[in-house]
Amino acid sequence: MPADCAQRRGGGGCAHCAARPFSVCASVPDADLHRLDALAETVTLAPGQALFREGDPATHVFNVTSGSVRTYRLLADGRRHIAGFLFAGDFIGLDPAEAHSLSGEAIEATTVCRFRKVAYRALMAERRELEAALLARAGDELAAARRQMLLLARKTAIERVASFLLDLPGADPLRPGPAGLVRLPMTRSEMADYLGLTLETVSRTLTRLKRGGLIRQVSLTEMRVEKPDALRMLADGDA
Amino acid sequence: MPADCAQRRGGGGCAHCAARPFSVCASVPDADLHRLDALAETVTLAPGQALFREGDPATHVFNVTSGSVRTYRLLADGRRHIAGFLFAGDFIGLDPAEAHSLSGEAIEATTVCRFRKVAYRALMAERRELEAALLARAGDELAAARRQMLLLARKTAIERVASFLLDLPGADPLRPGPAGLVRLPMTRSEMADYLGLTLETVSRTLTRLKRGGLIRQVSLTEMRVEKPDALRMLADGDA
DNA sequence: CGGTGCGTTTGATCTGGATCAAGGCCGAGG
DNA sequence: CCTCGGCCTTGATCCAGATCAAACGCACCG
Repeated sequence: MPADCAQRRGGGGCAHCAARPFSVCASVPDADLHRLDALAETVTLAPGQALFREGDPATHVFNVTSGSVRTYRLLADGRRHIAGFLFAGDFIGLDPAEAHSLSGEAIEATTVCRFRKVAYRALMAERRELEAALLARAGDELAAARRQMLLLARKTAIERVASFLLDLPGADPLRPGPAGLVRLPMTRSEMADYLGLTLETVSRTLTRLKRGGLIRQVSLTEMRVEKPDALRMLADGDA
Repeated sequence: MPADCAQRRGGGGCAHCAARPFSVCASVPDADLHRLDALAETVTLAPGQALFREGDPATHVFNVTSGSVRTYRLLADGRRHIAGFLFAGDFIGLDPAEAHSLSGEAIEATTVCRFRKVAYRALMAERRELEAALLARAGDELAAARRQMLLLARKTAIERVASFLLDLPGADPLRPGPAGLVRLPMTRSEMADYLGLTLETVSRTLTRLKRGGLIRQVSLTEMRVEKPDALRMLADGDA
């Protein structure tokens, strides 16, 4: 099996897609799902495998259907900034630019659903609710970007880590799965490059939060939020 | 004259709008300009005057037509993050949320062009090129937000200030006005809150750039970029 | 003109988080 | 079962930028 594993799908994939309720595809009514299905390709990624690279022509848009993806940029001397972590339901491709401004790689075993950009645009021109959904997504992403800029510009290390734990899917009690259980598939170094810190500071800060009883380490890659309110106060700087 | 000065416009304002070539309105063909005109209100702001406040219902979208605006958020203990500086041609209102997540204030004497959100949406539904232009804007703004996050997460003070000077309108030789002449209507403290630094560090860093001959102070609020290439290298971390 | 009040610059000192440096833990592979 | 290679934690030290503290410049105004 080749490393880069993309396949046209069998029929009806979208109807059974576990990520659809969270994704932009939710705005496509069931009756029209076959239109999406006709365009969709499923891509399977091994841990560490690249989905696209900075500078590549941006020929596709993506929906993450399982696993997780990191997007990042590098400075010339190797400093890395992780722009975001993407999980099931997240959409990549709002940027209308011709070339990717970020690289994207799987963190763990991951599947994404891929559409040719031109075909997706054509569908969008026809199904206006899809365009509206995308504009709404763009607004949400912009709001998230602003929160992250506030974090990076003005929050302390402990406030950053607290914010991060609360932003990850799983921290809020609404989602499926045991409430307050946060999965951390990324390394300390990746968290650091996302939060504008070093891996040592991230590690020390998590230790501080554990010692304070705000979180508990459940396993190597899972934390339980023990005091969500206290963590929220910390995250928001309501000292 | 009341402090909050908004007026329905006389006819034909949009046709003569100096900011139109730079703004989303550029995508509305001349023949349809009367539609915009019918919706537009002009607002005049004194220095420091608020345009909207965090938490206010977001009833309008705006286009800056002259002057400059700062948008910002505060943490509970007073730490401020300036999300952006907006100049002629810039659009506010991509965020589809019902309430403003930022406050916006004039930095200097400023005029903005205001549309009721519901009316603007209605126009958008009709004139699809306006929606497309807005989606493109959203993409651009997202790309800019990512660059700013990289700056905040991983760049040094001098790299941040260099990036800032180059991002301001006027730094690039394409724009009207003398090439390389950058207007800085905002205070050092505002630059600091935008760049994640303190005002002292901004001041010292500007002094360093002056001493290095990369920029020259033309007046209290104007800098001339003397070595744009060297400044660009600094800004991009191509050490 | 001589205050007076911002905003800016510059200097001295401090500190949160970076950097440098060991070990520790654990899963994979021999 | 041991060893190897990642990743993580913890400790010691360092330093870029924060904080504290004066002046300085300049527009505004009585």
